[in-house]
Amino acid sequence: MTQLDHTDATGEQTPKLGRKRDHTRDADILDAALEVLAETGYDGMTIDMVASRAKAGKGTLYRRWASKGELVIDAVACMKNSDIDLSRLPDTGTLRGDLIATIKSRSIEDGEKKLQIMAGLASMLSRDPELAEAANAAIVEPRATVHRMLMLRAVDRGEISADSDIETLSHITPSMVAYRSLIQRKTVDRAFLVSLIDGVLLPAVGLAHQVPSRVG
Amino acid sequence: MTQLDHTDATGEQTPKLGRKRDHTRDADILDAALEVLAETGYDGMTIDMVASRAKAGKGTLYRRWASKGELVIDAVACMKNSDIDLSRLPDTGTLRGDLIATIKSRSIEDGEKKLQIMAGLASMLSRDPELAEAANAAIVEPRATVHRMLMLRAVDRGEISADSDIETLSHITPSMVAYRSLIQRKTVDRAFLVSLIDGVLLPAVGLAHQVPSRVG
DNA sequence: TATATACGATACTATTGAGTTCCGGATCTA
DNA sequence: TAGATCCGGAACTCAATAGTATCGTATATA
Repeated sequence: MTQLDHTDATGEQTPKLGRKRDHTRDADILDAALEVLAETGYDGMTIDMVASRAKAGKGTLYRRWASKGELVIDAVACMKNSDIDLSRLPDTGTLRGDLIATIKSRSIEDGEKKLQIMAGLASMLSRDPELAEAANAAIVEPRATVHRMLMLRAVDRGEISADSDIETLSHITPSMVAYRSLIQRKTVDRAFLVSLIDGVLLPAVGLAHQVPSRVG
Repeated sequence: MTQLDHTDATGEQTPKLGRKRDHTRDADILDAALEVLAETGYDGMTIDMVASRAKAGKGTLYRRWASKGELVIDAVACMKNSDIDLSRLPDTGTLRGDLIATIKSRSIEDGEKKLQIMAGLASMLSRDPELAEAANAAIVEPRATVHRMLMLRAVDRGEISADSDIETLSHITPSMVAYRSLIQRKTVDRAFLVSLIDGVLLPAVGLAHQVPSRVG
């Protein structure tokens, strides 16, 4: 949810007289907030950092958001679906082909930044359910949704059994990527993602562990 | 310039005269630090909280650790292996039996607290490699090690193929547990852990997805 | 027993940062 | 054009907290 159109954070309304709020500044401020969030985490982030990065005055920020917390929630919520287009999923005819096709270097890079943001928010998630929901919807679910849809399509065409635990399996890659990046602190590269597909996901849906002979 | 000539946090020396340091207080302080860490996260944790929880003076803390950061690193490092005993792994004769046997309610509870601590540390991990290493060794690796050892034993007795990607698979459960608890904010219960074993791990090592007929 | 040091408790200092207010200048509506 | 409100910027208030110092007391060594 974005901030309200005609009122500011404190509930003030559009002025009948005088200059109107310049909403072209909103995106700059939210982008700056996400950058600072990724670099320093929620607690390390200061309003001054965000304001100066966006070349804005602090007053401009507080005219739009009542507090640092609301700014962060809005920033996280607004990055939803910035990089994933569900209407353009790969369709190669096989589940393995589709899964491999979702691996894009741009997708990996974009994912890394979102993971940094998630790490910076982690300690807040247990204290702010609204933030947790926004972070989940913006960072995590889009990734799982891609795999879920590809697997459901594989069920439809009879490639895999409908008994497969698709809900759990669709979260394997997002989970392992977050874990490897944030906790193990190893690089997430194509080889790792392919090994998840060939060593975990496909065997788990009954597509026997095939030595992947130059298919991907 | 520190005020202490004979002992200080960075280089303790036994005094030649006078009262000796009471090292029985150390564990209380470290335990208090872990509790506060789990409840409030690194940034939310204050030295006063830790001191009062441990019924200690702040001076007592600063006599032992030079800073908040060093106290936290020490606290995390000292909880290593507090709950897992690698010399007493289950041995039921089948991989499934062993994996199911590792599910204990006490293990789940203990894991939840460690996950809270990990969440509280998350934003620090990218800035402090020493802390990241301590957290990984204390919280994450012990869990993966159990699964790794059980799977290696299954290879030894010929139950599963040596081609299995055991290194990746051993991190599936720790990863999915962290993900479900911290990000999805769903409960981690026995049913979820069993579904990981039967729906992901066993199929992935070539033990066909069997409908688990009251075996566990 | 005298001395040095640890202890818990508390007061203190210095810094940081959220949020507010004010400035001079720009911009929009009446 | 005039007044209201925006803008970036900077100064300000106020609360929180890391870290230091001190007090009265307890305890171990010489």
